[in-house]
Parts: sequence; C-alpha cells; structure tokens
Amino acid sequence: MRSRAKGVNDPGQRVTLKFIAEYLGVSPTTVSVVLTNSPLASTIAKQTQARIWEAVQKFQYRPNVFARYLQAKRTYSVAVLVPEIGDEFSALLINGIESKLAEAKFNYFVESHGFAPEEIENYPDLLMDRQVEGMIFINTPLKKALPVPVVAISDITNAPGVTRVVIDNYQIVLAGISHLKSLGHTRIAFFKGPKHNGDTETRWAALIRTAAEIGVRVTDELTATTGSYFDTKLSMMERGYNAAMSLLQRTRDFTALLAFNDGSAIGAIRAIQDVGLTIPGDISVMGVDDIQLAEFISPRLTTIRQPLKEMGAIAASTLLRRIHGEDVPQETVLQPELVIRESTAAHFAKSKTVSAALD
Amino acid sequence: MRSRAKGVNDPGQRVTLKFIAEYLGVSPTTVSVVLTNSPLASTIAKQTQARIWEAVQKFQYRPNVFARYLQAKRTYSVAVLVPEIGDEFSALLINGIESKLAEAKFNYFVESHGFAPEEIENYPDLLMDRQVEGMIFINTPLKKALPVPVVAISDITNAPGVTRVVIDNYQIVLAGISHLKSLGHTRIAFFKGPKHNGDTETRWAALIRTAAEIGVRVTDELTATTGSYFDTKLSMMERGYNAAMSLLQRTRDFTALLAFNDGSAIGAIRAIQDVGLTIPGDISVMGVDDIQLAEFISPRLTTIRQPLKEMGAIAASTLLRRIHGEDVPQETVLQPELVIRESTAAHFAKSKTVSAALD
DNA sequence: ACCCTTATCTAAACCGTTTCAGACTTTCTC
DNA sequence: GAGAAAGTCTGAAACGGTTTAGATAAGGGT
Repeated sequence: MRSRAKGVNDPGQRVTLKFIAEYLGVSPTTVSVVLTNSPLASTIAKQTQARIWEAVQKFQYRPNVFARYLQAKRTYSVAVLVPEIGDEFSALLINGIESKLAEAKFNYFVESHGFAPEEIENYPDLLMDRQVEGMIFINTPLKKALPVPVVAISDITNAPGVTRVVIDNYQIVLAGISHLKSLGHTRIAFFKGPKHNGDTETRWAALIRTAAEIGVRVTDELTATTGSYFDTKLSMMERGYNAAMSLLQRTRDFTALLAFNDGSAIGAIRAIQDVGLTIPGDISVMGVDDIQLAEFISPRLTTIRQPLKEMGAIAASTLLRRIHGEDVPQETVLQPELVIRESTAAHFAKSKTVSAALD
Repeated sequence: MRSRAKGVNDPGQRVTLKFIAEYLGVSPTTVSVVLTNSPLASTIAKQTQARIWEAVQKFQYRPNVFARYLQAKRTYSVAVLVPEIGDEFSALLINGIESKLAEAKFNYFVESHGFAPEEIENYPDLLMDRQVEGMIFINTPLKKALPVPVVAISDITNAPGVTRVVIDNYQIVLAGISHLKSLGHTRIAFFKGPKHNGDTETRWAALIRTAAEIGVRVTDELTATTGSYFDTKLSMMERGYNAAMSLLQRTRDFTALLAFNDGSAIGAIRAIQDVGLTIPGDISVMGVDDIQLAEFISPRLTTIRQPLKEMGAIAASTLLRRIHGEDVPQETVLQPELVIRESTAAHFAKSKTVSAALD
C-alpha cells in the first residue's frame, strides 16, 4: 500500500516552514517568529523554541529566500558590472569588493559587457529584475538614473546619484613625471588611455597640467593613444603594443615612456624590445596600477601603485552604507604610491658628447 | 486635499501585475496569461492583449522574478565557485562560462573561497539558499552531494553526480616532453602542481608514464613542487618563483624546465634570470595554458595551450543541459595544443667538447 | 425558444514566508 | 472568586505572481 499522502514520511515533501509547523503541531506563525528571532519570540515558551530548533536541525530546514523577499523586499544581493573579467585590474577590484560583501552576507552577480552597446543598455534592467539592492560600475557606462544606489570605480557613468571611488590621478601623474625627470629624462612619451576608460580624461588633464608645472613638454608627436571606441576587444597589452609600435615608427627621439597602466606598459615593453631597443638602457618605461605581474616581468616594472583591492573594498562598503541609508561622501579619493623597480634608469643627456667634452 | 489613495496616480505605488490589471479593469489572471504567453493567451481577444501590452509599456511594468519563482521554482541562476578570481586561468574560464549563460538568459553568482575551509563548507548551502539551479566548481572541493547538477573544471570535488570538463593531461605532457626532447634536452626539470589543484595528480601521473615511454628520466632531484595545502595565499607566479629557486639551489644540472602552468613558468623565469642564467640559452622553459601574457613576456613563452574559454563554455552548456534534464557525457575531454615561442631552444649536449672534437 | 458552441474573461487557490491583531489559558492580586 | 495581568500561541491577510476550473455572454442551428 503506497502512501500518496504528503507528510512527514514523504520523501518528495519539501521542507518548508509550514511543514515544520505541521510536524510539531504548532502554527507557522510560531515557527516563523522563533526562527526570525522577531521581538515576539520572547513570548514563546523556551521549550517550544527548543522543539522548533530541534526540528529545524532534524529536517535541515532552510528558509526560502525568495518567499522571504516577498515580504521583506530585501535580497541581500548586488551587481558588479565590468567590461571584461579577465584582467588583473578588474580582478583585484572584484577581490576587494567580494571581501566586504561576504562580510555583510551579501551575494553579488557579475556581468561583463565587453562594451557591447546592447548589453550595456539591458544589463541594468535585467539586474533590477533580480532585485539587486545596489550596483557597482567599473569602467561601465550608465545613461539613466537607477532606483538603487550606484557606486562607480573608474567612472564613465553619466547619471545622477552615482557615488565615486577614484584614484588621485594628479598624484599619479606627478609621481610618474617627477620620477622620470629626476632621472634626467626630458623627452618623455605618453600613452593616453582608451576612450571608454574612466581614468583616461582626468589622467590626461592632470598630465597636461603637471607637465606644464614641472616643465616637461607634451607634444602630439610623443603621445600615443591606446584605443578608441571601436576596438573594444583588445586587451590592454595589445593596446600598449600597438600604441608603442605606432609611436616608434613615428619617432625614436624619446628616452622614457609613461604608459597608461601596467597592461599597456607590458605591451609597450614587448614592442620596444621587438624593435631592438633595450629597457631601461634605451628607454625607461613606467606603468600605473602595480599589478602582481609587474615584479615578475623582465625588467621588473617601475610603476605607480593604485590600491585596487582597497578601492574595491571601499566601493563595496560605500555601497552597503548607501543601501542602509547612511550618508556617504559623494567621492572618495585614494592616493597612489610610486614603486621603483628596474624598468626606469637614469638618462645622461648626450652622455658621450658630454664625457668627451670633459676629457 | 492630499490623496492617500493608492492608485494610478500615486507615485509610491509599485507597478505590479495587479496594478496593471486594475488600471485596465481586467483581472490579474488575464494580464498574467497574456504576459507569459501561456496557451490560454490565444483565447484572449486581440484587442485586450494590445491594451495590456500598451499598459505594460506605459508603466514600464516588469514581472517580479521572486514572486514568479514561488510558483515556477525556477531562478535561472547558477553559481560559479573558484579559489580566486584574480588569475587569467579562472578569468578565461569564467569568460567562457558567462558567454554561454548569457545566451540562455541565466545569471550567475561568483564565489571565491581562497581555500578557507569554512567558506568551502558553507558556500554550497548559501548558494542553495539562493536557489541556484546548478553550480560550476573550478578547482574547488566539494564533500557532499548537492540537490542540483554540478559540473567541475579541474576537478577536486569528491561527490557523486559531478560531471567533468577536463583537459587531456596525457597529451599535454606528451607535447611538452616531446618538444623538449626533440630539441635535444635530456635533463629536464619538472614542476608538480599544488596539492589543491585538480590537474596536479593526473598531470603528474601522465608525466611519469610519458617520461618512461619516451625515455626521459624523472628524478626527485629535478622535480619541484609548487605548493602544499598550507600556502594557499600564494599566486602561481610566486609558487613558480619559489619552486625554481629551491630547485636551482639544489642543482643546476638541467637544461629545460616543464612548469606546471604559465603562471609558475613566469615565476620560474624570473628566478632563473635572478640567479644570472638566461632563457633559453641556459635553460629552456615551458608553461601550460597559454594565457595572453605568454606572448608578451621576454622571452615569449613556449607553452601548451588549454582552450580555457572553450572549456568554460562547454562547462556552462553542459550544466544547462543537465538543468534541462538532458543526458550528458560524464566527462568531456579537451585536447591541448603546443605553441612554440621563444623560451625553448635546442640544446647541444656538451657542445663545446663536441665541436672541439670535430676540429 | 432551446441547446450547443465559441469566444472571452475571472474567482480562488496556491507558492513560502512574515506580521498584525487578537484569543485562550494560567496565574496573580486583593 | 472576580477581574487583571501574564504568558503562550494562532488565524488571516499580505507579498506578487501563476494556474486550474469555471463563469458569462454572444452567436448558431433547428
């Protein structure tokens, strides 16, 4: 006699709150009150509470997050939007983000859009459908206001109410140019970032300004750009390679290169070596970011460190605070740090002539 | 006279299905039927359908995924578990996974556990709480059976019902050793992978077997291990660096190194260069994976390519098929491909003596 | 006029949980 | 021993949808 009854012994029976209640012969209300530790819980007999917890243990009951949401309207999840999940830049940021979210028991969805216009257009809505409570935009455009808090890193959003976590690009450029100048470099080449990167414009503006202040010339001839809107599929290393190659074809009358970031610096190093020049012998190269790789390549890369993991962590906690309705600064500015390694060296202007003259 | 009525004109009013129904003066049922395009939809007057869609447009109505779930028990989301989100290995896999999931309109949660035992223990449950419909485990342990389909890449799960997507480690090792042997190398050093990597054991077993078949000796002296259970915080580059350093301290009587992967190869290259040897002049180095970086470092890295993005894509579509109840092969084996670059070169045994003898 | 279709729409139950507003027992209190 | 006060528990509605089983009205045939 097979039992079709849906009950305690039915293996197909889902373990729901109602099931636990029936099993114990109490009302769902009681179980709910105890499990959520609501204020009412104190009015439930200790013994009943114990029985409830015991049953929860026994049946491995876990509350259904989706059903809960319906009442509470909380999902404890956020979204992280990023162009590509592959590079160390994004990876470190996501690392930092995750650490803070995990602490707060938040989960997160990752979406990478590869700059496909359609994805960029749709993702915010798709994620709102998932009822995320906030979003973090990394190098990702946003055209309209969203009904949840948004935090941007390397900001290219264009919407009201976005909180930003940014690096002090002025200090980055200052550290870079000062370092090179102190090594005796005067003819310095520069990479400008890709159009769709949130640091490109501020960094470039800072560069123009700083160069003028310090007395270093920025010429069209010695600047190369690492990408337009139309080549969104290239990695930063490829961009750096291409940029350096086009620069080297145009002129070799420079002794140092300040790249846009470590990725493009690594690409540039490859290009410079490919045309038969040495680093730092012929050309000093600097990056920005200080990804792990920087100290493994040859020569080890001199760079300006962005605290990426920290930026990710700050972005996440800022978002959490906004979700909890707290006030947060509209912008948090982080400071970079110069890390000198082997890819930059002193340049002695016309050294042979000079030493000959000294003879 | 302020209206507290909750209605069409109340800005605080959520746009729900019921709201749309009331606005149009039809029942929620009708709206639902039309919107879900259920079989019943054909029995609804064309004109009514049009009015419904119009209202949906007008109010920007979007069905609530969570409410829907309650009936349908579908969430269209899966989870991806990974040790760390930072390295190119995971990143490429995730890339592939995402591409397939996006096609199927699935979202995914990422969880990185950094091999913290507690996280590894808890994450499956936390993710089940989120009602994910399946999980992909990348280099991540799993002790118990889960109620949803699981696919593993670089498998270290130990649970029933796990489908695997693996690389043919025998072919990897064969390609590697053959290449080195054909270049004249006989004293070859090997890296063994970290204990908590799913390819470590099969790759090593394949190596022992292949070496014997080809006639290459594998000695304890010439093997170095890239990590134990206890140093889970190190990156593969650091592991490779350390392994190579301890190897070089022990002996320099080898002319080639087959690393465990590109990351450890890059670390090894750094170490070898640091002790003043050249690559491939003194020692040829090979990696495995073919991450992007491999063709940017100096010297460009000879490696054995794993189709990582493809593996991710296959893992994702396998998971989707299992979710849809289809039969899938228990294991999918992918083939590697040798990519020869600059870090390996011919070795002429005792070349000086030989050429002297030929004089 | 009656029954049968056909076309169109809906009431009500349900999914798993929370919460509001009591209800029912006991135990005090005087 | 009656009313108040605790102490303990529960019914029912609500959250935002889907689904099952009809209901209603209009048109068609005889």
